[in-house]
Amino acid sequence: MSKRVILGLSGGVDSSVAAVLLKEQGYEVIGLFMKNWDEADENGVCTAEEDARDAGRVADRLGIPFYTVNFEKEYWDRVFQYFLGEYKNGRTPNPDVMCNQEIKFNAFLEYALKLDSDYIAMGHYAQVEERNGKYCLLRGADAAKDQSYFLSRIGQKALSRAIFPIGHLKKQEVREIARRYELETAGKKDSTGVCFIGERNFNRFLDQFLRAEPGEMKTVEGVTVGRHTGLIHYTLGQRKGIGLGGIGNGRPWFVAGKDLARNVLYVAQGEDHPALYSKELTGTDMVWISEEEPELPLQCTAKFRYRQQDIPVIVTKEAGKYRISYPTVPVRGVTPGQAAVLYQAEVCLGSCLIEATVGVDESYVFLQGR
RNA sequence: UGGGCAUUAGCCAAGCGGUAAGGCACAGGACUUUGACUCCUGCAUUCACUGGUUCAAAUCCAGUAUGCCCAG
Repeated sequence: MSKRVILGLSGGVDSSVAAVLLKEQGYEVIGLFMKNWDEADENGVCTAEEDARDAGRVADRLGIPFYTVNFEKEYWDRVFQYFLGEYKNGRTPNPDVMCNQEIKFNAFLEYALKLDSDYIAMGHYAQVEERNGKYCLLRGADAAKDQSYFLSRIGQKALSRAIFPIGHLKKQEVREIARRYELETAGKKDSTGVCFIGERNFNRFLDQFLRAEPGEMKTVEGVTVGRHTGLIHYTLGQRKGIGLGGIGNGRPWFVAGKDLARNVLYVAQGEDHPALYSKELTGTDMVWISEEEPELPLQCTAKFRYRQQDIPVIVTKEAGKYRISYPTVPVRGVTPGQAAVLYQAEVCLGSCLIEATVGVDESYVFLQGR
C-alpha cells in the first residue's frame, strides 16, 4: 500500500513538478488547492481562479485527484490580522513567514491528517533531512531560489510530515521537467507578492485596511525636510517614495526610523549613513526548528530579510529576549517585524521576530522611539 | 529706481562661441512568494524673455523681467 501525500497545488510550476516527482516516486498523490483570499486585484483580475484552473489541469494530466480547500477564515484571523497589527505598530511584518507557520504547515497539515494522509508536500525550494532523530530543515539546492527563510518557523510535527519534492533541484531543472511533461504551467512566470494575495500596489492595498496619517519628515540630524504620507507606507532602508531630490549632498535618501508617537518619519542621506546601520538586534518569539534550544551563546549565520546574504552572528539570551549581534558586519535597514533567520551551514535553525536594533552609532538611539 | 551678481529640466548642478555633463527625484522594466535594497532603461530640439553680432550663441552685446547683495 503506497503512502498517501497531500500536495499543495498552487497552479505554479514548482508544485506542478512536485506532483510529477511524487508520482514517479510511487506515492498516492492528492492535489489540494488552497483558496485563502477572496478578492480580485486592482485590475479586477482574480488570479486565484486562473491558478486553480491551472492546478486542476495539471492534476488532470497527471491523473491525480484534485480538490480545493478554503482557509480564508484561518488566513484572515491568523495571518492577516497579525499583518495589519504589525503595520499599525510601525513595524514591517512578513506575512509569508506567518502564512507557512499558520496555514500551510498548520491548518493545511491538520486538514491533510484528517484525510488520512501520511505526508504533506509543497513546492518550496527547501529540503528536509532526518538527523539523530530530529527533522532538519535545509536550504534549497538552488541558492538563488532558496525559500527556507519562509519556513523558518515550522516545527518538528510539520517537518516530520513534510516533503519538498523539488528542494534538491534548480529552478531551471524544474522548468525542464515541466516542459518534458508538457504541463501547462511550464512557462508560467514565477509568482511574487504576498502569498495568496498577490502583486498589489502595496500602499493602496494597505490604505484599504489602515488609516495612513501624513506627518513630518525629518533628517536624523533633526531638520524638517518634508512630509510623509503615513508611516505605514515606509519600511526601514527604503529609498523609493521619499521624494527628496536636490538637497544636501545630492545623494539618495533612505528611511532610517519612525517615531510613532510623534508621527515623524526619519530619513538619512547616503547609503553609508551610520544611522542606517545596526550591529545588534533583540528578538522575540523564537522558534527553534529542532524544538530544543541549542547551547548559548551560539555562533551561526543569519539573514534579516529574505534573500539577504548570510552574515556571521552570535546569539545570546537575556531575560527571555534573544540578542543577535553582528559587530563585524554592520547591516543596513534591519527592520522590526521581519524574521531574523538563523542558519548553521545548510541547516536552518529557526527564527525570531526582530524587536529592536542597536545602531552602529549610538547617538541615533532616538530612532528606536518607534 | 546708483552699483554689483545671478537666472540651465521637479530639485541641485556642469557648461565660458561649435551645436545641452552628472546627481537626486520621478516613471517604466528586471530581480523577488513579505516589504525593501539592487540593477537596467527613460527623462530639457532646449538654456528667464526679446532683439542683435556671428557660418555657428546657453555661452558675446543691448534691452526687459525676476531674485540676491552692497550702497542710499
